[in-house]
Amino acid sequence: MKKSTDKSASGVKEIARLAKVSIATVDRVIHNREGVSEKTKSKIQAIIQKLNYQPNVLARRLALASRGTIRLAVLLPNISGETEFWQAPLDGVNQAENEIKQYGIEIERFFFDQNDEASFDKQVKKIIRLKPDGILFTPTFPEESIRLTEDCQKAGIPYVMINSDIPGHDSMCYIGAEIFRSGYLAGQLVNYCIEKDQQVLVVKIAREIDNNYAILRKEDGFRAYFSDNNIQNKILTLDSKQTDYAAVSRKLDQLIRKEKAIGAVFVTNSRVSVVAKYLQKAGLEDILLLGYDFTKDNVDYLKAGSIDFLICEKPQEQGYRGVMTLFQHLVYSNIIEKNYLMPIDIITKENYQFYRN
Amino acid sequence: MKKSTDKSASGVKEIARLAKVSIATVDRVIHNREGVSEKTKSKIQAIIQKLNYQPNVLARRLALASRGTIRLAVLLPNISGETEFWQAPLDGVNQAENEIKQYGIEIERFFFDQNDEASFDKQVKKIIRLKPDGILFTPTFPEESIRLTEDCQKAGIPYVMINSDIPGHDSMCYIGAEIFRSGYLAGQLVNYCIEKDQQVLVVKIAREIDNNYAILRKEDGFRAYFSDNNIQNKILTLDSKQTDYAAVSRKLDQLIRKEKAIGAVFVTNSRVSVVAKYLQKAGLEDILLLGYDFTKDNVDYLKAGSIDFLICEKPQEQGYRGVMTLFQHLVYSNIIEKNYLMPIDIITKENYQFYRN
DNA sequence: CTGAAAGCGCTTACAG
DNA sequence: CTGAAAGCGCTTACAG
Repeated sequence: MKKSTDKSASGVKEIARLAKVSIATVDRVIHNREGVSEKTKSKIQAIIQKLNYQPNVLARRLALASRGTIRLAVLLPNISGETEFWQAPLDGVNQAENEIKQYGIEIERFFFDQNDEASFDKQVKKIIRLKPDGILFTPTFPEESIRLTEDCQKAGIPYVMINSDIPGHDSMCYIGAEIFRSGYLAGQLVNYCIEKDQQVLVVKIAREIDNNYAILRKEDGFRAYFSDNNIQNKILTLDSKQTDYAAVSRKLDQLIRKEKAIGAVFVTNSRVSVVAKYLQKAGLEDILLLGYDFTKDNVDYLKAGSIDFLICEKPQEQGYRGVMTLFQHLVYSNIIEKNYLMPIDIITKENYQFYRN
Repeated sequence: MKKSTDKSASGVKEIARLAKVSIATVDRVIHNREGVSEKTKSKIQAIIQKLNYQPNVLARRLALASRGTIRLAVLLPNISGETEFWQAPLDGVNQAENEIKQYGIEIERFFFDQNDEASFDKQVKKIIRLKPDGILFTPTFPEESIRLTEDCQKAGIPYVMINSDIPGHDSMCYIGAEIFRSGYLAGQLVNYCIEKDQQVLVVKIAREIDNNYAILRKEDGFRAYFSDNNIQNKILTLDSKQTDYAAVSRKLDQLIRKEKAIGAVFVTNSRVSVVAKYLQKAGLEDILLLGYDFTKDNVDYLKAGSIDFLICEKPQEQGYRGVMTLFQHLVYSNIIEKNYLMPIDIITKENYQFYRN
């Protein structure tokens, strides 16, 4: 390794030397702090310009690291069998924490029950009381979520939402996919794979379908693809507020006996494995099946061939990126991008092995 | 922000205090350096264990930063109209450089002509003479590449290969896709979209087809999908060593007049836009067309609907990750993973807007 | 075999 | 409005 030669040619020290001031004054100018005469200020600024000075991030962090701790709050659904999906964003949060905990960041995690609005509310209250320096959450319940964002605004606490945003609400930052478009993409895939005379079935499985914005938007997108492109296949719907296999399979069985020529089934969330199980048992694996998320169950059925396509929006990266966004905003005053739209990935039996969530 | 309370509870200073030695001695033990008595050594090690000491990466880098410069060499094809693809890995290299140049990393770039083995050789010689601390390259010409890796091995210079690896050669590190599998995936997509009685056409466009391992492997993978799954569609081949539109379109026109019922065309590299142009002009857009890489031309035809699927392996990330791998190895002695297999992404008209290379 | 000291580039509390 | 000094946690050249 060659020795570097231009040691003196940069840094606050050099700027101070050239401006004939102390480094403290240079620091004041760099950070736009009060109490520097216009004259010295502009002299220093000129030198900074000329040297194209870039602060050494390392040194800055090191100097700040031990001053105080930045505390972030993370609010996500708890992870049970049915909501294994949420493990991925949490993994992303953990990964980010590992990378930045050296810099004095502490993350406190809060969990709520997706089927229980009150539990969300309760956790929100806890977080407000904690007064964290930043908040990462997913707005499963819009009303409470809006209230939370308003509280944040008032208290000047930055927040980031992941996985879905709040419809019609102007939020500070959303990291996730454009869910309407992901439904639209599903429409395209189905259209590639079915015959003109076949029917298409949209299945929605969730305790609270009507309040679940994401599920509804995906169906909208899906249907929009068909109408925008003048595709004539008939689209049927099946809703199930019971999410267990017994209930879902009963309903599916009824419908499929009645309707002939169903060419494709689109499940609007990660419950697609339940439908896969049914189709497999019923020997209906010719039917094209697609749905959401890279969960273990889903991938198993993908491997087995019952699921054809999984649409996936990098949930782990969402969690990771959400924490990092807050971190960089709080530590380096980086501006928070309003929307960071994740790619909408298509996973099949032949590329799942290489997928990174 | 709350003040951290356990300032003294970690760090070399604390270890030194507990062991009743100086921090220099602690440092010696941490880095396994000579010249510490067994007794002090084990005492210090015990304390490190007990405290679960993790060195502060920031401070370490800062202390080392200005000592010396690490020089990396990057060898990639030059970027012309036909090889616009290579802009992406280069962008990744630039991005990485921006992130780490603060830490005293210098990157020197070398370019060769993909159609000229001698130019590759010449640049390799230049690099060897330079004696860099690490090398990133793509092994377009296997023989010269093997020689390069052997030179590196002898000189103890770590290297990383991106985009494709050297067939049958045990290399230090490959960052890229498993190209056989990407051809296999193309086979799956085609099979979803064509009818039983249609034919499939594989098009290979490159100056040096027979020496181009990647192109051949993709076709192998594609054909393997059909034979593994007992799919009977006939597969035709069209090779063109002339890569310009006039030549390719002439050949395509001849073949397509002769053969009926071609349902899909698979182009084994980024030249798919040339085929798209022909199909568009000939009014043959019903034919399913798929190929490789997220280049401007390709995306334009994807938007227009002439290309149906693009397979893409994050070339920018390959360049980025390649540099970062060398950096982390050289600075933190991180072990280099032998293979980092990139995801194989499927891009369509409906998700390209969100894709990140 | 061991330690005291200077330095990496920045930030901040304090003094004036 | 400005500066001298101490400190972040680590590394290294030097002295003993």
